[in-house]
Amino acid sequence: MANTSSRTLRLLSLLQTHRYWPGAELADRLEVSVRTLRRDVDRLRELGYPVEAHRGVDGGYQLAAGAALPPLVVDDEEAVALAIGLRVAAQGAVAGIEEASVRALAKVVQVMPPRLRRRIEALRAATQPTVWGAGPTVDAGTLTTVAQACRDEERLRFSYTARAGEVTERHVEPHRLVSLGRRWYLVAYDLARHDWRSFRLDRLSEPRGTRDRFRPRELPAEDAAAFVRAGIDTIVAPLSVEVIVHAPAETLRGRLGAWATIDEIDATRCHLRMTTENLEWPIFALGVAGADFEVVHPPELTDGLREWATRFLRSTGTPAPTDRGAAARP
Amino acid sequence: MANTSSRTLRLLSLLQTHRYWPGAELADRLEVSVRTLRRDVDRLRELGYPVEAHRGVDGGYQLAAGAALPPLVVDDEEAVALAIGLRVAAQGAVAGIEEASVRALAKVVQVMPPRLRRRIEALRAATQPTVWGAGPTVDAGTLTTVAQACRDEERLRFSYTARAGEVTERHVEPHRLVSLGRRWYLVAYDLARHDWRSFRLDRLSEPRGTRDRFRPRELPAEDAAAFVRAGIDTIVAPLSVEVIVHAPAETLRGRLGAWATIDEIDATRCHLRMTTENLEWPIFALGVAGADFEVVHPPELTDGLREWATRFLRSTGTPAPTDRGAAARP
DNA sequence: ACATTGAGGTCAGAAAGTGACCGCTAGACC
DNA sequence: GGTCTAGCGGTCACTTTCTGACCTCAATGT
Repeated sequence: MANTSSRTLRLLSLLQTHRYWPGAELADRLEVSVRTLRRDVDRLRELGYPVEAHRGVDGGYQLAAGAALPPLVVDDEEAVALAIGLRVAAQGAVAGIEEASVRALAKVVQVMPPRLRRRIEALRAATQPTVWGAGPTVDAGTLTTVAQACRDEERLRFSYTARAGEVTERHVEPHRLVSLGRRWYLVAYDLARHDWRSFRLDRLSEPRGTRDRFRPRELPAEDAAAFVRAGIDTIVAPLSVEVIVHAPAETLRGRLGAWATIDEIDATRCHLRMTTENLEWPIFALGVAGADFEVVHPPELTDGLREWATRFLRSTGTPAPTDRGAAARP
Repeated sequence: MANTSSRTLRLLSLLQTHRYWPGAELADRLEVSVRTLRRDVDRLRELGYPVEAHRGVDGGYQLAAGAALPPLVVDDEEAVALAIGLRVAAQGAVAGIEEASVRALAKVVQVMPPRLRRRIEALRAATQPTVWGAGPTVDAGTLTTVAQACRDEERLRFSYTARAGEVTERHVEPHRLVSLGRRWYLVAYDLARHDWRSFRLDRLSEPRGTRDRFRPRELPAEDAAAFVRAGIDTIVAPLSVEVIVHAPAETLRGRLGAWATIDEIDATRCHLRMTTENLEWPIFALGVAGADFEVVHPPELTDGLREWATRFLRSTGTPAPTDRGAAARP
């Protein structure tokens, strides 16, 4: 443990956990002379990780932002936080970074000690609140297993529930994971059917990596996303919602945050605009808004609101009004 | 760039990005002989990062899960995903890991090249959907700045809006960040007032780290969390909600996921239980549930439901029923 | 002006790292 | 069972780097 590379790593980790370090203390911790420490610092700088130094009384070293990201040295808790955060991101909480999230997640999970995996598993119950309306969520374990198989060029077995409902056992050469509109797809070469297929990850269960590697084939399509897009019949059309809310824009922003686009009309009214794939979120937003409003668009939203309202009133014991009033609506 | 430690790091990064590597290819990439590669692998193993090897045809090396987490080598996109995931986690998406998330976030952000920070900033708009009902969210930038100042023992200036509304300028020695019930607090020694204070992070703006370090003082409390708890007058009492839903448990689970506790009563009814801090989430859940239900507990939920329902109906043009029906409720 | 702390040169001895060679062993495939 | 492949690990000689000690210089803050 006394060799140079390990010490360099340790130095990197020390610099990451605590910004300022007096040279003497670092030298002490690494059990080398100050001269050697300076040389170690130089080495890090040569590797592209800029270490800033301050001279004079209370001087010291600190790791600065550089051109490249240094290897991150994280402790157990941070690793768990990392994995959970990535998992949320991969579930589609933020558009556009799903693929990178899964890659990073696979990377972290692969090298993570079992005890940490157990901790993550224990926290799974809490992490579930990814209420994407009625959208089926993909199990994070499935996601990482499949992602690893793709990356490692390792054949994969799983059972797949087709749209019609029949369950089949598959053996494939995984090619790429694609995230399209809140859904994950696996593009893979099906070894039994001798052809390329795309699989919806929420219909896929018990993926098992066979320890069996393969040479990647060439996909007969521009890229994996294009292949998936070509195979999908129903694309979830995003709904655009527009409502006039009878509340000051400022109040509404305070309640909803940056969750919807809010434009002022006058001192007491504003426009609320959202784009989603289901109606539950806009309804929720209008509930949270806590003010009266008029739906501009789309009519389905009105229907949804009426449906919720009647059910809610039924539960309170208030008799729901007849539908005649609604029919009178222009 | 030809020295040993840099090569060891590169080897680690190669092993992290791609699970199986034939020894010859690794040796080739690192521009050393196979013998030296073996020695490098040995070195990694000595450092506690277990590298598994497979012999025979198609053999190779792979990084396995060990006792300690190796330094993570991530690329740009993964770093962005990481930061965004951590940011979501820090905002309180998952209970119990907020502090670790912030620590990790501070760590990543500190060494992150500016171009990546800009990319994260660009994605900020998308990451906002942290709809914590009416709970004010903390700006992630504020969070990391303050976290760094705590970690680095660096004095901090910021402006603070007190409960009453007046804005004051503060100069403090930050001690610790505490996350309590969806809120972030900074425990710090106020240099102007010569005493310890706790600050709500959502009331704090424009934090600026002075490049001015200090020796940490001792906090006159058991720990920072206890100090904050002692200073809070209103603790948000968690509400426990119980509803009987007229739908099979299985159906409900499919719609709500693991978001609430669902226990079967009989084939057509089930118990739905949730614990939250505000009523908006249970109402939303009941809306998404899409079935009739009866509120068991608490009465406020019924009030909330009636309030939403009447507003919703008003918007559809359906006249809201009078409140007499509700008064007839037992 | 002075103490403090980092920067960096030089030197000599110690400690590694390196490639070339060797025979060995565990799998995979015929 | 034989054979091929690819990792394992020992030894040796040579080279390179590393290290601590010593030195002077350069910022920085009091």
